[in-house]
Amino acid sequence: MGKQVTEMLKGTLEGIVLAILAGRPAYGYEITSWLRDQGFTDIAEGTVYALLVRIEQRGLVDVEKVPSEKGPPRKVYSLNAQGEAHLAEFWRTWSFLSERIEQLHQGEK
Amino acid sequence: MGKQVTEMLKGTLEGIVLAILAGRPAYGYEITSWLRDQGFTDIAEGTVYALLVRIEQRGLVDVEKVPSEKGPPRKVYSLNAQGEAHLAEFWRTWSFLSERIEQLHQGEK
DNA sequence: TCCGGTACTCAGCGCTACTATGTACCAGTA
DNA sequence: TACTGGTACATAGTAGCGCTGAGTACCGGA
Repeated sequence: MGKQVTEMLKGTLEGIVLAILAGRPAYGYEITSWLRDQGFTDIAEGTVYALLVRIEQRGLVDVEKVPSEKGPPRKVYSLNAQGEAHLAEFWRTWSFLSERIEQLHQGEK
Repeated sequence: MGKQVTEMLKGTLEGIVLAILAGRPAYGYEITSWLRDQGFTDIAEGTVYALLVRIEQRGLVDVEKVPSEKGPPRKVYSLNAQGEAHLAEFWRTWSFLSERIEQLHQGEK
């Protein structure tokens, strides 16, 4: 895709990842692959890892190292209580924004 | 609101402003006021003006100076053909992103 | 005269995603 | 053995965008 998505992902990618982790624990490589399957073809690997480091430092997730059969050990992230609160806040913000944008979209027709 | 909105506006604010201009020509101060009425209470004035300069330099809008009874002359922006194309692209990007996020939101319940 | 509303501008900062590169482990294969 | 490719993580540097804070300027009313 293009630069437009890149800018739009700022602020939303974190929410997306938290939402994924709300469903089940996951590790970086897995998340990146999943995102690419979903159509986010040009999400950079580094972006996801950097984001995971960030949310870990903010205490939104718990981390566990799990050995892999196919490579280096995985860092499996799971959402904790603080992360869930942050995610809830994300959904409020998202709803606020998307409602207004959707209104503009409708208004044009 | 908070920092979350700030980050989320990156990439979307431009589309929002283009969508406003698609409805009717407008000037910076007017756009800022309108956004604040809509609940974007902490949109900085400087942000809107900077954005307008940017989209003008990219040739997405036409500009006309119109005298005001109440202060300095207004710079009235109107969307041109290139701007409309860009806005259409914005809506495609937005739909892509919001569909995926909405799916995540549903999946959680 | 001073205040407040209107209207625009700009330098500097912080945050987030991308680029590019590197490390490391393992399986299959030539 | 050497090489390739998939798995898995990390990080220094860059760019873009919104915010902060400050400034300029015009006007009407108290």
